Amino acid sequence: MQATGGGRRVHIHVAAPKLDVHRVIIKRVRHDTAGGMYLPVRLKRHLAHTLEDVSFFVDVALPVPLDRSFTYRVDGEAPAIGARVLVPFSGQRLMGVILRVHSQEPEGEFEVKPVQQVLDDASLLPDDLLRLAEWIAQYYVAPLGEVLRGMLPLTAEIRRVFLYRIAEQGRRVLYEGAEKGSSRRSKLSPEEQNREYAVLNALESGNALKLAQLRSATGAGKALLEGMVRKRWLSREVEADERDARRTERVAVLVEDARLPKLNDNQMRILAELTAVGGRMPVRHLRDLPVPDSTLTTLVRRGLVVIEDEPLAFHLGGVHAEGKKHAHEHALNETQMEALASIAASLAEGSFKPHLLYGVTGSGKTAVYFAAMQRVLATGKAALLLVPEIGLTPAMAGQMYAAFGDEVALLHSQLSPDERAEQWHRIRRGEARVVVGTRSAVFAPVPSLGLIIVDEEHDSSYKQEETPRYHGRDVAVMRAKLLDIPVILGSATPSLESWNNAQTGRYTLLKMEQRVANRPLPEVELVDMRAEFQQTGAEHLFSRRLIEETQATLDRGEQAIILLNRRGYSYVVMCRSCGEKIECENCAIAMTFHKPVHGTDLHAEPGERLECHYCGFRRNVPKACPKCSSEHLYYMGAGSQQGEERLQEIFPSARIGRMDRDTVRGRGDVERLLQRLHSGEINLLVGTQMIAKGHDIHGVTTVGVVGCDHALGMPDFRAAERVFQLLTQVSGRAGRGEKPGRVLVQSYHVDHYAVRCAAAHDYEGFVRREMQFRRPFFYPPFGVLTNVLIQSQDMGEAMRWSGELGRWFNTASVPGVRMLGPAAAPVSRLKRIYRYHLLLKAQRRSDLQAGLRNMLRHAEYKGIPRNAIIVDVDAISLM
DNA sequence: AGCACGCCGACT
DNA sequence: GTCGGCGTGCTC
Repeated sequence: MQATGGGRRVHIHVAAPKLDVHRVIIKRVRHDTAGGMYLPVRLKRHLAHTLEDVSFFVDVALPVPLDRSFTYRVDGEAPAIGARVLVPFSGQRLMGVILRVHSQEPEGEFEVKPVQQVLDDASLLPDDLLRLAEWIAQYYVAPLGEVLRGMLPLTAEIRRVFLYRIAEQGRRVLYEGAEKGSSRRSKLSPEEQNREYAVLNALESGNALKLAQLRSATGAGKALLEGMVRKRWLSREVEADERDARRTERVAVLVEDARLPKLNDNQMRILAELTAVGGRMPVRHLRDLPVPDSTLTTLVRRGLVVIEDEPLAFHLGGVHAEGKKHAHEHALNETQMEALASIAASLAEGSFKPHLLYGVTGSGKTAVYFAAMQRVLATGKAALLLVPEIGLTPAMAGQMYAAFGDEVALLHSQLSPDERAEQWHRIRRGEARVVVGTRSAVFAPVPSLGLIIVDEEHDSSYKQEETPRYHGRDVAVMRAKLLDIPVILGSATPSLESWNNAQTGRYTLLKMEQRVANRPLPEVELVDMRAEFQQTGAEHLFSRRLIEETQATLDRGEQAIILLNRRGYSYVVMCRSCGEKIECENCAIAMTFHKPVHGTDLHAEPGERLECHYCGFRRNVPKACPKCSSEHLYYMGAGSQQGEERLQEIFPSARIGRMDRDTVRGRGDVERLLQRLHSGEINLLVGTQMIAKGHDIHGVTTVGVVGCDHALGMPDFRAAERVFQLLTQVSGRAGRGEKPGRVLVQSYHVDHYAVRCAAAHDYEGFVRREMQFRRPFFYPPFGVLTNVLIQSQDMGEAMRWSGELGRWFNTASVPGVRMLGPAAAPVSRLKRIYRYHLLLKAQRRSDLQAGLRNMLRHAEYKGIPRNAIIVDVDAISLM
């Protein structure tokens, strides 16, 4: 031990943190030997280390739901804060991010484990993103490690390998079993038992084998091997390793001066193909030739062709550079120019300044974004554009690509892990100065970011519904603040929160109240369905007015869109005898009836079924009521599928398309459907709210809205706002071309202000009314709100825990916080879990945060498990 | 979250 | 004596 201190000069290459090398080494060695459980070999290795190298401690944030970091040791050079590491953790290997490098021996009796691998030489995260992560963790009460995991979409770069080794028990079984010569009693099939023996045999030498090796050698799957681990026949280790996520492609290359032997037709064809394209071609393309795969192998064997691995060229998955060319600045109208001028002024200032761009549908917000982004690029900086869902608005991505070409990087949920990693690195290297993406793209590591734009800022898809439950728009504003750059929030129906910020002067309000080219906003006609029922004496899905207008539209050769904001055929199946609604087995949710599909669908679907839209559970359609066995089941409430069927009956010659989650699933489905509408192949489109997204189809002159006001009855203070937004957005699809548009809204609540104001295109009128409703209850924007969900598989437990927390709020002093509840959540059971909730409101965010943290402390004291409590700060969905 | 560990009832 | 199902408590 003396030797460890011994007179060696150690060079330290880091300025900070200051460290006492001597102390670190001595302490560590003492610590190790005192434990007495280390093999001499290990101790020797330690001592060798200490003579050679310096050690550091690093505090690492790990993707586990624990509100703390863990300390590891790094031998050798000091790693950078913000670098990723691979570390052992509770029998696993995890990727974490270094938060702190220091020399301070951690307190407490535990072994400080060494970092397995430092993955990055320097911080992978720019400073602003590290600070942003800390802000999110604090603001949304989420563990920092989980926030960071969401920021670094680089799972593709880590490969986890499972290694299995034979254990003593396994040996015993192997030898005894061999003596007995037959299988032991077991629930496993004889075949599986044989596999188990094959695995034991394969591992007999004592070497560890990988899962993949065992699988190919014995046919054993992971479940079987895990079962053997349980029985202690095997032991398992997990290894994690860096993996190169750069995708490569096999390319066939013609060998230049190869002498040509006799060749058959197939071989000639391949060589001809290769010659024609200059001697190189991806193997995948050669596969398209009508030639057996083996021909290529033969050519390779005969030395005429070689196969090389080539990095795959960057490509934008499923998005084409089509779409109209972006508007140039000089094509902007006066209002657009005014908005741009205001943005440009703050760009020139180069400081944090949020703008709320309130522009009615069709006012040309996108053109303003483009112009602003061009200005930013011209100054050498980069721009980030957030959109709700790229898949639903393919035109936006296409236009971006057309305008900015290779400078664009797209980030969205449909990228594969490899593609995601590829885009991420491109952005970080500064190769893509225009980043377009959905929610999590707010974390794109863009160097010298100069502007952030949040399109459709009111859209609820910006809110992440799992930990960390951040709001992309609010994070964008915070990031802009940390970077001291301008941010634009754009919408035709701004959220009340953003509107309020504009009214109080925190945001600069930019208004665009005219459509481009002075096109009028569509005229909206309300159809009172109560009167319709009285006059016709029956309940019809489509009113006479809507049928009449749609017919006229189709007759004129124009197009119509009909919103029916529920998917499936009928959304309730009810028993006439006992009144029972058929619920999902796992959720307190009525199941939706889906019919088998014909005709226009892009995807084939299975036959008739009931489906739960919350957990995806499916079942056959029962013949009789599961409760009372009555056969009088009836189907209520029409969804988009039924809408399509009815419309086809009413307009037999119409070319109908349907857009909902059943017809658009994969990449490019929306684009194909919209293309058919563009080309006129479809002249009547029915669908759920995804048809209301910013599509720009010039032939659409009529929009019908069917049954979207049932949402007004939802137990949610934002119900009116949602209905207003949806009505306004879908109305905005009408009359975007030369011809004016009209909208028919069928409603049972024609007097409701959300419906009336939407019909009158009166956003500000709606806001005034809605504010009046929210102010006395301290709902946002007059207060801040957090939803606390308490859940358990056991209903009594969920009730008790929520009651306990509710009581605590009532008795403890929680200054400035009001509580509603506890009560069963609107969806009281989801995926077999019972859910209760408390709604917390406060006028000051600091009060709410303090209250929440105290509540969590109390919960811990009362033994309520942390994972039973979901804290949803600024909750959007209260379901 | 995931994993180890330990207790217990079932099964041969 | 296994086997395997589940509750508990910990993870540097």
